[in-house]
Order: sequence, then C-alpha cells, then structure tokens
Amino acid sequence: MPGRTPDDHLDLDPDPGNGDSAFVGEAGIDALAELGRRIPRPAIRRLSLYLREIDARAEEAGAAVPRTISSRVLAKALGLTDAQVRKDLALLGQIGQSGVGYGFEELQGRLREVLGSDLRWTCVVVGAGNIGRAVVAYARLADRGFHVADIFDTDPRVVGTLVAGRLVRPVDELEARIAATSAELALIAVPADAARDIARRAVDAGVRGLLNFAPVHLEVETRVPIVTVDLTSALQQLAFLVRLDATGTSDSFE
Amino acid sequence: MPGRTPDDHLDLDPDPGNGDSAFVGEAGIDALAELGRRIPRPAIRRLSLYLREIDARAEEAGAAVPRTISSRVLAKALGLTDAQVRKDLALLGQIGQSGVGYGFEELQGRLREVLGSDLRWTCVVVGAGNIGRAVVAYARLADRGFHVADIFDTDPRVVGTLVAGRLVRPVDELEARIAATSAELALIAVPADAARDIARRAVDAGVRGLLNFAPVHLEVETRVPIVTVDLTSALQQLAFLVRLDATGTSDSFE
DNA sequence: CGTTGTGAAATGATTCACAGCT
DNA sequence: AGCTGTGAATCATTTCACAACG
Repeated sequence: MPGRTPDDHLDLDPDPGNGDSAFVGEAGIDALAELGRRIPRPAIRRLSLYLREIDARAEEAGAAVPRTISSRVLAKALGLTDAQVRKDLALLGQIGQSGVGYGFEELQGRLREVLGSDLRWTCVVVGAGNIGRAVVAYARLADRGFHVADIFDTDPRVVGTLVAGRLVRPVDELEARIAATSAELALIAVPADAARDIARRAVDAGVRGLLNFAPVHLEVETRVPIVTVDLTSALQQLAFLVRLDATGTSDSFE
Repeated sequence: MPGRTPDDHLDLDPDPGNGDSAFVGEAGIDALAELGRRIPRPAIRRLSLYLREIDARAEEAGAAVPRTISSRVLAKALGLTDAQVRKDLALLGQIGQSGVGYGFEELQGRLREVLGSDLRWTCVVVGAGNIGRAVVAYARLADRGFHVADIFDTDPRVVGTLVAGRLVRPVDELEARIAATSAELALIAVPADAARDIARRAVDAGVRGLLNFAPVHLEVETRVPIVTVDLTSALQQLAFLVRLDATGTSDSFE
C-alpha cells in the first residue's frame, strides 16, 4: 500500500487529497519535488550509484537482463549494507516486492526518472584547458543525457580551434550562447581566480546549476545548486587516509 | 556483512586513553601520533579546504600575510559556520588563541603537516586518456607535494608518446615502475571495465592508496584507502538538485 | 527459505551557548 | 570588545531487528 507515514520517511503524497500517484512508479515531477525534500543528501549520491550499477549490469547482460535484483546484491556490489539500500530505494516509493526483490527494469526506470537521466540536459563548458577538454571529450556524458552545447575560453590561441569536434568560442559570448541554447548547467573549468566571475555570469545568464572544478568555494547571489569537484582536495584526503593507515573506500566530492 | 564495516569513518584509535590533549605539538613533531583521535570523515574534507583557503590568502597577500585568522573569517570564505571551523581545528590540538584567533602561519603549517602536504607523494597515473592527461598536466599538484612519476597506457598508439613532457609507458611495466619509484599512490584513469584489475595490480605492487576516476566501486583484497571521483555521478547529483530547485552548495566525490 | 519495508535504537555530525582568555 | 574550545543539545543518518510477504 502506498502508505503515508506519520513521521518522516517515505514517499509522495504530503497532503490528503490528490492521489496522482495511482499509477505504479510513474510519479510526476511535482511528486519528485516533494519527495526530494525528504531525501537525505547522502542518499542522493547513492541513488546515482545504484543506477550506475544497474546500467552496467544491463549492458553486460545484453538481452538477458535479470528479472529482479535484490538489495543484498546491490549492496555487495557497491560496498554498502543491504539495509542501507532498502532504505534508499524505499524513498522512491513502494517499488520492491517482499521475498522477490526489485523489478530490474522497473527500478532502472524509476532511478532514471528520479535522477533526471531521461531528460536532456544542456551544458556549457567554460575553460578549454585540460579539464575542460577532458569533460567535452567524455562520451559517456551524452549517454546519461548531458549534452555539451558550447565550450568557451579566453585564450585567443585556443579560441577558434576545435576540441572534440567543437568550436571553442570566446568567453564574451557566454551569455548570448547560454540564452540561445537554453543551457541549464555550466561546467566551470577555469582557473580559481576566474571561477567566481564566470559563475556569476553563467547564473545571471540563466543557468540553473554549476559543476565547479576550480579549487574555490563558489557563491552566487541568485542561489543555484553548486557541486564542486576538487582534484587536489581529493588527493589530500587520500593522502591523509594513507598516513592514518585507514582502510576503506570513500566517495569524494570537493 | 560479517567482519567488515562498509566503512565511512576512520576509527583508528591507537591510544584509548586520551587525557585532554595536554600535549601540543607546536613543533614539527609527529603530527598524527598526537592526533590519535577519531576524526569525522567530513572533517577531513574540510581540513583540506582550510588549507586551500589559507594558501590562497597567503599567495594573494604576498609578504604581508596577516598575523592571525579567525574561525569566523574562514567560515565565511568557505560557506561554513564558525563553530564548525573551531570544532575541526580543535582536532589538530590546542592551536588557537582565545580572543585572538589562529596564528596564520602556524595554522598553515599545522594543516600542511596533518594533510601531508609537506611530504613528497609519488604517484603513478594509469590511463593516458583525457582524464589521465589532464591530471598529469595539472601543475598545481606538484605544488601540493603530489609528484607524478609515471604514466601508463595500453594503447600502442599512445605508448611511447609524450604527455606533458612525460613518456607514456606500457601498462605491463606498472609493477616494475611502482617498485622502482616507490610510488605510494595510483591514480586510476582507465575505463570502468579495466579499473578493478589495475587497482588490484597497483596495490599488489605496493601502492598504498588509490584515486579512482572510473565509474565503478573498487575493492581490493589488501585494503587501502580509495577515493573515487566520478564525473557522471557528480553531474547526476547536480541535475537532481536542480530539479528540486534546491539551493545550496555541495561538495562531491564519487 | 529469501526478501522488502520500517519502526526503533544506535551512531554520527553539527549547532548552540557560554566559560574563560586576550 | 572579539575570540577559542567544548560540553550539551539538536539534528541527521545508519544500523538493527523483525513482521509480513512470496
């Protein structure tokens, strides 16, 4: 039953009334918005790992995808506990079946839905240095719905050249291109001292989220989600763990 | 899941009896010995941010570095609370001064000590694709003590070429070169299906920590710290947050 | 059997609030 | 005044344990 829980946890349907979730697993976006408010941050990261694992298994299995997959199997593959997996997946609504597991393709579909992998995200990449080029050339992204519309740089020696088949544009055109392409995400791969300015400009031009590779804390007046990936910080954390002789896996951002 | 925890926290706790850190290693004594306490995982990440911020300020200030810096100032720069900063820095021992703040250079030195930035870390990079090349070319790493000794690839068209002035070696030489250079860290930038094998080989050859860019969960028999940076996962998390209209900053790994 | 979903307990992390120092 | 360090309180997340189900 699509039980509403008195306390916290679990799924759609905050208020009495609208039972728009009568259909299995095909919850709408508004339901997602409500749902999201109750999803712990760490769980968001893991949801993306579940989808990654399931997609990998689907690809490997070819036509012979399993009918179901259990929390135990997912947990072992990702180094988590089965209880953790169940708690996370329960956030998506009643989707598993007692004694059986989770319907493989149903779970895959639901995760895609929730994570927005079934949508097309238009991105701009700012900075055509090593990181920017690596991102643009990363084919995997397009498979996941992330589409690079444009790449920008300031260096006149780089502007006008091709990177992964794409013309590098001068960064002056940033605002105009964001508007023209309706880009939702900006991937910032410029040096630290330029990142804040680019972030502000991108957000002012209408971008709704930032992925930041520069080693600075970004803050913009019109607040949008910002995820930072800092290579140096990741290495320092690793080095720290090595010195402590800690064993274990860590997933790291910034 | 008998025996092993899906570890998220370090609880290396060599010295059970901690009688109020009376000992303050202000000199360059063994930093971590005194630090025999449980450090929250999130705090490790933040410590590296503190050092990043302080280094940035030192560089900007040139010769005129401030004498002290307060938790409030650090907090505001990094989007944290001052209490959080104090709690974190208190982990390093009695290092601040009531009513004054933290000695700027003392804090800088202590953070470097604790994070191992004053050490020389020898790394190998496996995979000379876009990400591998970006890592090798990232000059900033050497400043932080991370030195790339070798870079490897399997592709015969890439082996023998130069990447950022370094000769790309065949991956068959991995073990021999790790031994020869005493490399402590391996940065894995190969496709997902090759990553597990490389991880195992690197660890067997003596590496003590892994930085993983491949979108897989790595596990090796001889357990060593592993930090994963997954670009796709980062983007998916960002996309999820955008759809929720969540505002806020997140630091992300894997 | 094996499996999910989930309250309840346990653990972990952050924030509060303030004593005490400069 | 401004500041740190820290116990206590709050908040968040994970793990436990088990009823219900196939």
